[in-house]
Amino acid sequence: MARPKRSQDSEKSEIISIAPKTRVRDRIMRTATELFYQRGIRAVGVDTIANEAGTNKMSFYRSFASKDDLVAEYLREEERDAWLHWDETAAAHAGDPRAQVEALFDMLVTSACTDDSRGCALANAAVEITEAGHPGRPVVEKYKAEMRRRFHALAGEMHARDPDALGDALMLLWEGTYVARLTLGREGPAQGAAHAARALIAAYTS
Amino acid sequence: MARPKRSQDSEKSEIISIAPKTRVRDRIMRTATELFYQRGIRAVGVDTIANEAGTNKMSFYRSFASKDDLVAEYLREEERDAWLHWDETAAAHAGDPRAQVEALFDMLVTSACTDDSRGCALANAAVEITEAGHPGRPVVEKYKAEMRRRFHALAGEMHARDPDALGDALMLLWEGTYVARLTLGREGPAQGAAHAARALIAAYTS
DNA sequence: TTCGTACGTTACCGGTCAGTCACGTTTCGC
DNA sequence: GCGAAACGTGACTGACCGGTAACGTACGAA
Repeated sequence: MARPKRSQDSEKSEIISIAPKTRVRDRIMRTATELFYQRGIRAVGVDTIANEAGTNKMSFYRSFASKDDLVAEYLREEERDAWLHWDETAAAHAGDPRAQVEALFDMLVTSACTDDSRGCALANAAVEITEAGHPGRPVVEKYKAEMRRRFHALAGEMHARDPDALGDALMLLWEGTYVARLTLGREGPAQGAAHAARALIAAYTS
Repeated sequence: MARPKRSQDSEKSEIISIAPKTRVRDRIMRTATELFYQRGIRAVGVDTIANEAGTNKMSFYRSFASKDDLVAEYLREEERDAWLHWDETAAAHAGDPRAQVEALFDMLVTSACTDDSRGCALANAAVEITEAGHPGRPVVEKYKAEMRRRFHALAGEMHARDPDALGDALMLLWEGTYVARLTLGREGPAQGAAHAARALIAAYTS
């Protein structure tokens, strides 16, 4: 009753609003992904996410049971994206594990050294989420365990002297690249990750 | 007037209370150090810190201008401690840069693989602190820049083929070790950091 | 003894947090 | 055209956030 309510042409969508017809849940997911990554999980409230997505808190809670649930979903999506890029990169050098790893590290440097990169979303979540029963924790753990498995496998296919040692070393390099991007910026040590990876591979494959 | 106030024998100090005579500021610093590191900076409020330190919020604000100030002070202290351990370790192998780096990585693995380790306090802060003007940010940046400088210098003293490349690679390894400890635990890739560092050094010193 | 400093206590401020209720409106498949 | 699902809105809860005001007390140095 209060307001006349100017029917449909709701000029909402605070930011860019690519597609105003998308489902609320999708808009929230995209907004949350952006906000969680850039500002941090704890730093962003559900109210902010809802408003920035052009909706409100009540509609938020119709799509997600809780903020923790959204966080877990956000991490699962980041994981899917990560493996998608990984597999895509690896597929370009099928049968050549060494070239695969080199390409993966090239991709890592490229993605870690963009203007708006803030490191690995999953690793950052591991820093922020300290509560014992948080649904996002197992997502991070499984992701990183799978990454280690893949590096071990790749090192094995390369016939490295000590596959697990090389795999672990590459993983340390990988993780370090993201955090170095965070602390020392684009021009920092992160730039040399691919170079270091090649040196490491050479050192471990006689 | 309200309560009779049972004079001095205040049986406070919730936790262990090592020395009840220490200054409030010191108690707060120690409590904050523990809490910030274990639970995260954003996850811990000043009220919690004050109570856990056996005092209250008002006394907290008599020692610190703001929470952000305490955070910055916490980071400065962590930095001092880090360089203390670094210098101590390096001093044991003065004149032998290679042995120094190896000893530093041994120390890293030891400290990163304790039960209660939660990675690098400064790097974690870089993840949590996203506000532009936060007084803790420059502390982290300067610390990591100095660490990079030291690795470059060490690599130079080792007469590496490409000192900056080796220094950066070692730094990536260093940072990766801490985050790997966080995500994959004590038995994860972090264990092999010292081994990987040796391989990297060998690869870069002809 | 006096005086300043350090500290404890209670109550409060405005704001934000996650989460909910009740009700009205739009949109879409059938 | 109709019903149901999807969505918008405003008001609300209780807890917590960082930070402050006012007042009272313990204690050490002079």
